[in-house]
Amino acid sequence: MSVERFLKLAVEAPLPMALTYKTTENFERGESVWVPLGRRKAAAVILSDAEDASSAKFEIKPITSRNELRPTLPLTFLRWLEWLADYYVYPIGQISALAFPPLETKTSSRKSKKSPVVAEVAYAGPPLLTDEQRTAVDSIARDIGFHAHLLYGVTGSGKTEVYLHLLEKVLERGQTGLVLVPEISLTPQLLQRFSARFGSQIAVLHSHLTDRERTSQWWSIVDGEKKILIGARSALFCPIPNLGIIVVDEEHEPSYKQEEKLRYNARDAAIVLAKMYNIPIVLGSATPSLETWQHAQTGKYKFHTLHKRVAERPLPQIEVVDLRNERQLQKEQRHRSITGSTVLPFWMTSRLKEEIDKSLADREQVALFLNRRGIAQTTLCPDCGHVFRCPNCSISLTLHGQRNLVCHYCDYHELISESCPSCKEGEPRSVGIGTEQVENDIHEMYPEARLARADRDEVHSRESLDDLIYRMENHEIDILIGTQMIAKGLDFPKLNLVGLVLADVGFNMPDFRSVERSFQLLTQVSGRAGRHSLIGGRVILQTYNPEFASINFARNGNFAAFAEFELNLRKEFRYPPYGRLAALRITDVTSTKASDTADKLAHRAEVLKKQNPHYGQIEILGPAEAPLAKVRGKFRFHILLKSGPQPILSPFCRQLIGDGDWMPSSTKVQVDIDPINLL
DNA sequence: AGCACGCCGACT
DNA sequence: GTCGGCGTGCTC
Repeated sequence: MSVERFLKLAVEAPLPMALTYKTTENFERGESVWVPLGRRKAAAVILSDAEDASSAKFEIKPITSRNELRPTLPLTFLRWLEWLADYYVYPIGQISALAFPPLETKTSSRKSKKSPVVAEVAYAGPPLLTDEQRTAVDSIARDIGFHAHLLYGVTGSGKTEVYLHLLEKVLERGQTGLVLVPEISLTPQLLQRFSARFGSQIAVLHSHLTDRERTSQWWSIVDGEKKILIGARSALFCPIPNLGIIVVDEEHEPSYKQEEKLRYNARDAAIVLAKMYNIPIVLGSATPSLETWQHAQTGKYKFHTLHKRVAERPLPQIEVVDLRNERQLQKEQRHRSITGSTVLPFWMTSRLKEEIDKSLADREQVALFLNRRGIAQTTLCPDCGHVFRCPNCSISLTLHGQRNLVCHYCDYHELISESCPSCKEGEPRSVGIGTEQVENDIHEMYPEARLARADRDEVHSRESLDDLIYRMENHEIDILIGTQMIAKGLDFPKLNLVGLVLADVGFNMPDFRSVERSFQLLTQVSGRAGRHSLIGGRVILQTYNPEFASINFARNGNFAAFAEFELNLRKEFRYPPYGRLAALRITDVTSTKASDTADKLAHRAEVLKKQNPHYGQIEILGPAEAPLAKVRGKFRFHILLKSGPQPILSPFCRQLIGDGDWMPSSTKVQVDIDPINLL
């Protein structure tokens, strides 16, 4: 009865393809096993029967044993993993490993002394929905089965309440729910709202959990003990039984795209999973990605709008201050000013100062936003022009503190020298602006005010961010200075003034998405102001480019107009959503090896395109040196591929690279399908 | 990813 | 003389 058969397995190793093993036992698809690999044992998942017999060039080894500690993956989920491997051109074995918790053994449910991952909060009954929220809930809940919904709602319009009601309905049917949120938004504030409604039925997965916590949260969902999983992008890989709905909050967030290893977009992968499970998916945003917006316009996705902030709170007034005029004004003032009179820091306009004064006098809170860390971006010698650069990366060093020069791309740092290391004469000077400098200047201007800074230098753990949020909520902070860390989802009752110190940062990136990104950022930051104020918050937006499209559209809060403007440009250049992109990134410690491989790759692409009429309309752009030509000592070249709307770039890339025999083994080629970051 | 093999610098 | 540094290569 025990006939020998061959099976295709996803083996946990970076092998490009599935491997074939033999067995006499009756394994099922999705089951976990142990197999011999080289001279060690590796975990693997059964994918399918292998057609091929023992005619292979390898000796086919037998499966060692069943891995009893892992649950069998549902067939649909397994199909989804295979889709990921195929679409993102990534080894199936590496992907299947993501579907399991970090620890092999279930942690004992012994009470730990540490605080629970989700704090229990007293049940609060569901609040009444606004008419708009009610309409959205009813129309989304109407159809069971796959449907993608865009829930478009301005900041403060109550999207979360819609999610809560939808999840309630799913739970009533005996099903479970998955809520994806950007890592940064996974705050105690948010978890408490879910916990207040669903009590102990919530599990959470995010990158700041310990392996033990993560494993136990994972099992609580897989065992069916918990019914709702809230998590950052990787939570999508939890094989949740009986899933009834997926919510992707802030669907436009670039952090849904993983920028290493498996370069997947969790929002897109979630849509595919929902389709395979035949369940609804809700994408929520105040500033949807243009891809999603376009699908909602054409009717591919259902469109639901929340126009109004809850309780009719008005949207903030955005006032644009032209820094060019201000510079002129300051020059004149300085001219007139008599000794000792206070001169404003160069980045502070009199309008912004006026508003800060007013807020502090009214005992309100202020947030100052600047998307740059440190004191200054460039340090140079005024005599010979020598710029202090990172030896490992093609980037200038950022000044932190009094004399630390730090690279923002690797861990290189040095102390600033007294005299120029090049000409030995000049005294190094630093130019630019960052959050640290803003904090220093604000401290001088308002020595009494309680300040806090939120950027990667000050806030390095989940706890410190949570602590900062707590202090903001309790009004232990008067002025908060931060990078985009403070842009997302935060909600502080006494915060009525937001200052955008220099809105131009990031505008001139050589990237077709830079306008979209800056529009989103400006809108989000502005949305932090006046969420609980009856008269609405104030936003002072300082810029050298007041005529910029993204600034004008953000000022008027007109997303639809922005989208129309930007979509026209995208259409003209066949950028997403009108065409598809794939980026090939070639890196090597030796510059010539990287550039040679890039040239060969581009040549192979031309040949492949000519050979196969199916690939006829693919455009091959490059090869070119990447804008960041060197990072961590590796030289970077890239090739951009553009196609029409059909998903043909994945097979094209796979064929292009082939077995990789034609390039030096030290050279790495990364495939990035639907890239977000083109640098 | 592991885990081996392999070929050059400074140690008991 | 070896111990071990991590470049390179292989795994059904």
